[in-house]
Amino acid sequence: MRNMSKQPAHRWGPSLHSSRDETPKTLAGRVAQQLRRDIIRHQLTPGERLQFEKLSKRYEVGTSPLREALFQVAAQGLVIAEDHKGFVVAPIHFDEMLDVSNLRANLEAYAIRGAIRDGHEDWEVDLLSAFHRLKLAGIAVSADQEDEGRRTEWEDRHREFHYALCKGCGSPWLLHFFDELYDHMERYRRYFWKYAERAVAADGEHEAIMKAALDRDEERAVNLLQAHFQKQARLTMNLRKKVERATAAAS
Amino acid sequence: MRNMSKQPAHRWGPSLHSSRDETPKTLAGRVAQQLRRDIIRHQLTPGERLQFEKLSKRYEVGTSPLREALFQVAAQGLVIAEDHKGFVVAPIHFDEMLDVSNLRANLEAYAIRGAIRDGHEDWEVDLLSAFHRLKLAGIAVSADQEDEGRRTEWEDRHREFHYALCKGCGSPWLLHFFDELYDHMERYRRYFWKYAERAVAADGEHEAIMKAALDRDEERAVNLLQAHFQKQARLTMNLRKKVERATAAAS
DNA sequence: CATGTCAAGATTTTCGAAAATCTCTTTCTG
DNA sequence: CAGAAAGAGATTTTCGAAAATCTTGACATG
Repeated sequence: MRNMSKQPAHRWGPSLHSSRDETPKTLAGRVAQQLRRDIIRHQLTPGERLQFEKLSKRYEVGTSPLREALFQVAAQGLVIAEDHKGFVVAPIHFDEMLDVSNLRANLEAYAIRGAIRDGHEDWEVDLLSAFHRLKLAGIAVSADQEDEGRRTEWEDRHREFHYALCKGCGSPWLLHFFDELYDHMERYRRYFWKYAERAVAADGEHEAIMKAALDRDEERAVNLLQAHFQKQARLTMNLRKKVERATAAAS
Repeated sequence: MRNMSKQPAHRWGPSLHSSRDETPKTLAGRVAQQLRRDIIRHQLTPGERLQFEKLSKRYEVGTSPLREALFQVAAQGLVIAEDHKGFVVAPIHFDEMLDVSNLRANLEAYAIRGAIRDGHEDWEVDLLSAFHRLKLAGIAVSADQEDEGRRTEWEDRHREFHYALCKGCGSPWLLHFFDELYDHMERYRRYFWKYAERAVAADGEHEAIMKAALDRDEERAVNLLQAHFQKQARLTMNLRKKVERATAAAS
């Protein structure tokens, strides 16, 4: 029930790593998942060195599967590999966050256009239910801003909503890029949890986008989507200044 | 001289794997490069099983660096990993080629817009010289259609031209995706070498795009670019029918 | 005092063999 | 004869130790 993704609509194209329910059958795969998760959730902090001995103990694997996992995650940019010097959790760069956000805006606009043209019944249904879940999660969060579990739940629902928007476009490559970018975006968003006093629950915007999409109104949907991204980016860049003042004051 | 890429304009963002001149200092990195190259050039054929014993001999490495290399290339989609069953060269799917082409059109349009807005002197100069090299390579190819070396040279110049177009946009993430997609596109293009009687040298189109970009005429540049992609896609889809007839007749 | 060299220790990378999993054939059963 | 079960062989995955590379700090040199 939790996994709406069914089987991949096509049997070609790049594979998505975010199907969190299907457990990999190899150690390397399992560790890659854990690494991604821990990095996105800041269990491993930006810039941190990833030494084999430590990670070996942490994940209870030998060096071979560990290295393989690190290379997988490095290909996605969440960790950085330097020959003969080891691996490092990708550092935080506010400019990069903006880059990721802009690119996401462009890619999701492309996707939503395709989905509005080609999306079938399944797409509509999944989108509707994804939004509903997102709304419920938003209500839960606003009831208790401090509950980390609820925020995490909201993050997952938020991702699935945007994914549901894009899914109808029928482009496996786009969905692949969506996946990679979203991981980074989520990491950045979580970075600000510490500083933001409130979660930015823009359910109104989400609903408007969804309705435009279901009305098959391409221009309206895209405009709303772009506005959504711009607003989020603006909000986050305000936080950025706040963070920079905070870290400057601390030193 | 050959490498125009200088240092990456930013020191954040995902790393590009196509800087072919800088030799990796580890075996795993070297083998990853070789694998990519061999797959793109069809030294390893689509769908082929990649067994460790064979590859170990071929590239003269042990299993550890080999696996690491395979995972790197798998993350890019050029090979496919299946747990406990091994690795396979990604099969050819014409629908995927179309997907890649459409996405490239969208991404490069996004990039060219950014480059026209933000591109500096370096961008203009690099673009100009990239085009000139492309033109020369095109002349060399048309002098001898069968010369594989010249075609390969043209492929490299073609990639560099499109890369030069995008480079000014200042988005490392976009350039990263460009890279990944271009590898796939090149593999598909080379797949048709066998069937196409002539290389499609659309230098006129390239020149027009470049001029529009240097004139900082966003709309004109994007329109020409989109037309360029559409034309190429159309040409290739015609070849597709031809290939499908040919392979159907063969069986 | 700045700078370069070298060795010891720490860390990463690679190898080769052991363990785990899959594949294919054979055999058994209904 | 169809289909399930079992075992041998092939292949992938994982481990642990050896080899290669990097880092640090002491020492020498200009």
